[in-house]
Amino acid sequence: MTESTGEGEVATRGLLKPDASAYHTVTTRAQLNALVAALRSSGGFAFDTETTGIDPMRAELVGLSFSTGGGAAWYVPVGHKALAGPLPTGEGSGEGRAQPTDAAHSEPVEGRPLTREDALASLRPVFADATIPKYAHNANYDLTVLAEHGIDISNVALDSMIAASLVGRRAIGLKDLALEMFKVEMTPITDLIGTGRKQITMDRVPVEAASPYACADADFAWRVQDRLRPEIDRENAAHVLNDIEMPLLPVIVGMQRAGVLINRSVLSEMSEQLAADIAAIEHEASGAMGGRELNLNANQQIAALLFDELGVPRTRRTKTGFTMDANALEALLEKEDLDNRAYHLIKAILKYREYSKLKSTYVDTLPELVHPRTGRVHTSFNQVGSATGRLSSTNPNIQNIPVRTDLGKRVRSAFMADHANGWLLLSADYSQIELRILAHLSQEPHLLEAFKQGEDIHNATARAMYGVEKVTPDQRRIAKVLNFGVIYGLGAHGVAVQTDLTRQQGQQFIDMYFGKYPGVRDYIERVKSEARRKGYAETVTGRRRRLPELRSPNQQLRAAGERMAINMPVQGTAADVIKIAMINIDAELKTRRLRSRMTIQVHDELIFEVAPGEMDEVHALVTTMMPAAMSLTVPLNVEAKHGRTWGDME
DNA sequence: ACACGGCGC
DNA sequence: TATCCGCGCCGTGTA
Repeated sequence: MTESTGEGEVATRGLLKPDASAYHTVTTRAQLNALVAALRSSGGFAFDTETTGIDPMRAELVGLSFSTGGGAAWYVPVGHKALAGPLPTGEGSGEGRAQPTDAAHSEPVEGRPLTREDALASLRPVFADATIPKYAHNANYDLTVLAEHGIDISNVALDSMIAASLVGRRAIGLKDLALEMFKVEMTPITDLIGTGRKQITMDRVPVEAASPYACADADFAWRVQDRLRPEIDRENAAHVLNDIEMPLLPVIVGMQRAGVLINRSVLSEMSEQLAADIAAIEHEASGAMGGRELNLNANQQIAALLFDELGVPRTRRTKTGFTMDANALEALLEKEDLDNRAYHLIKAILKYREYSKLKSTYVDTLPELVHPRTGRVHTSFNQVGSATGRLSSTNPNIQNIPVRTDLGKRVRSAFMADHANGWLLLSADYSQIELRILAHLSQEPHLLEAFKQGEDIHNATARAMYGVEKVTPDQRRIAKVLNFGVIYGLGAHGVAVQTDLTRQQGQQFIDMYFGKYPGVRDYIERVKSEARRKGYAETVTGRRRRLPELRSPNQQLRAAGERMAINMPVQGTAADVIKIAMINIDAELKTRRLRSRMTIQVHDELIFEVAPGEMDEVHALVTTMMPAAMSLTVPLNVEAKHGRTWGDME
């Protein structure tokens, strides 16, 4: 037995296993009543769900587990498929939701068997009770599943996955944390459901096997959150956790569940057109090379063709060869003595990439993600995905839908409001939020003044840098590169690449920039040294990002760390601002009993689906509450537009 | 699994 | 000596 073994753990091979002796399966009314009473008097409980899949919008609920601490846990099976004989079902519980036979349980059954509806009906008020704090690991998943099964949850006080990421832990899975904190090796789910083609769903796992697994999840969800509390205090993470991330969690769940309507006919039309265009481009490329079969996706092959056969000058190196990215290829097109075949091949590759990227990533994929029941696309927002505090989005990534090209805008126009029923989309975005935050953080007088006067910031920067009243488009362009470059920890080379200037000229512009904006220069130096001293960079709200690389002996690693240190407070504070706005707006929409709902967040932009007749009120509410989310020394400005689709708004 | 290229902010 | 600006996700090819 290891020293650290507490109650509820048994030793095996140096590591520990959860001790199932305090785990219970709830199969009778009496046991359920006892569980509900225990949860009510607990002062807080951890819970977890077992389901049939990883997509919470499509997963079927199989069971729920609970723990109130002390190593005790309960499993309430509500959706295991019968393994033997016909079984009772609850009214409306439908097919395949029967309970297992009594023989499947290790505990004696008293009274009539519980149905799913019995169980959920008893648990519903406990989940809804805002006076009882709840704990879960990755609560986004469980909240979504349970909401889809008619159970709303109030007062999720701590999500141990979110908390673990806020305190700077790298491994934030429940099983990782159990191992690191308690030296307990939890059973992987694949021990129950298998892997690959033979994998089964949890509803096919016998209750007696699922129960200890599920109980361990709840048990350790409780223990881990308990162990995280001192870390949260030590890392000063309580404010961000309690006042931003936890209140945001149900808002995000609401957005995911709301989803967004997709106009499939726009996409299928585009798909056919793109297929024809792509075939034509492939034909052209092949024709330029004397009818040879080419795979325009295979950069290695194309590179060999261009550089070795056609004598095209080699481009910038990558780890594995020479870059074939669009920037480099476009530069090659400018070469005087470029082989004619190479010219046509490069042209074809660039077009091919644009079209095939659009087709495979968006046009053909989005319709596959439409939910069969809701008819909408339900993206997942990851609250702990990024190092700076930004949200990320998957399935689909709704935060990188094209916007610049005409074809990209057509993809956006496939995202629409339910306008057949009078709904509209409203989009509101913070203008120049990161530069405003830079102004606030640096207190650079010229930047502050420009924003207070409501000036075009890139114009203002160009005027300051060049000492002119009238700014040329080229001067503004360079000022813009520098303004954004500062946020990313710019270097002379980066500026040169972006502006087609030489490195020397790039450095001159940087010197000019810092000469006019000494407050920014001082701020950057301050952030770097402070982050190095403390070991982390932080936002206005105290959100931290650990940066051990700032003390690395490796100059390159250190420089990369410095760029992260510069970027984190700016990008992270912007993330804080919009998260606070989301929480406040969601609450206000509910208070006013509006039907309109937030559906999408794209870093500095919020999109709402607005109910018939609510546009004026929601517009006013959003454009008031977004700027008010955080009080800075510069005003936050929000621009809003609306329309039937995301691609067609004014 | 990894590298690359490419889309967003 | 070459350096190549932050944060993401995804599809493809190459192992």
